[in-house]
Amino acid sequence: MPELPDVEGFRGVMERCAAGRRVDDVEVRDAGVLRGVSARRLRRELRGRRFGTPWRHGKQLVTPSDGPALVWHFGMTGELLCRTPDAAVEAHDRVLITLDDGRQLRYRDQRKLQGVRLAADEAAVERMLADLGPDAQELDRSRFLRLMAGRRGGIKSALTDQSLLAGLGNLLADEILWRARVRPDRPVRDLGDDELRRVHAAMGRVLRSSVRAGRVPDRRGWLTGRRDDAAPVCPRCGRPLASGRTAGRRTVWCEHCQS
DNA sequence: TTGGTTGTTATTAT
DNA sequence: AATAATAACAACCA
Repeated sequence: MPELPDVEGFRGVMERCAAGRRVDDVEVRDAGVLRGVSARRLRRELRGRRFGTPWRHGKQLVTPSDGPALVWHFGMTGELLCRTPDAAVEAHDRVLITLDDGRQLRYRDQRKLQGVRLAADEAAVERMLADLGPDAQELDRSRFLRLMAGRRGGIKSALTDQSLLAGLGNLLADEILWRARVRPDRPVRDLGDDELRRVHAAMGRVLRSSVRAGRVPDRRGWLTGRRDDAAPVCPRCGRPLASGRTAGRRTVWCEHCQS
């Protein structure tokens, strides 16, 4: 689930639920989601701390406090919820953070591919994010074009390379390229200025709509709404969609609309 | 049982 | 040095 728009939604959850609140308790129900920190230390370092304003970079969510910061990554199945403590705890609720107003932040994650890290200070946060490119939502056109200049390899792998630009995942990349009418396997160096501009414009529009929805919408007018159909067809031209594999990920595109 | 899944990372190959 | 391909991670579903 979590690409940039989903994480942006979790930032909103964090902001509404936890910003300005003090941590009363931390319960780790499955330490498999802790990265580089023990359950004991997480609890010890966090209790009594007050959360500040959360921010996001790419698919990473940073939750500062008046002590250490939490750095969340949601993998493919993570999510953040705000509940009252009497709400039933579900099987995949891995970490429960009880706040001083009685509400509870819950990190739920079926597959535990990523999780939460503890950063002692701002410098530690910066080190954790050091390998990421600029956030996709903040990229203006000229910077985007500069990033792509000289890039070898295909456009889809460029878009999903977090060290080049951060936040786009498999669904977003396919959606953006379908919208821009550019085939995912096109080498970046073969793309004309007009095509790169279309990709950038599509990225902006797709991100805006997706952030508003809190996810990549699976509306029928979107590629994402069709890709899991038994016999997927292009929402634009009605022809069957092509499907293949890029960088180990499933890739869906329209042979007719994308060139 | 097999294959597939919106995440990253390590390893090997090109 | 960059990129690409692959498996691994973990849990579940069809």
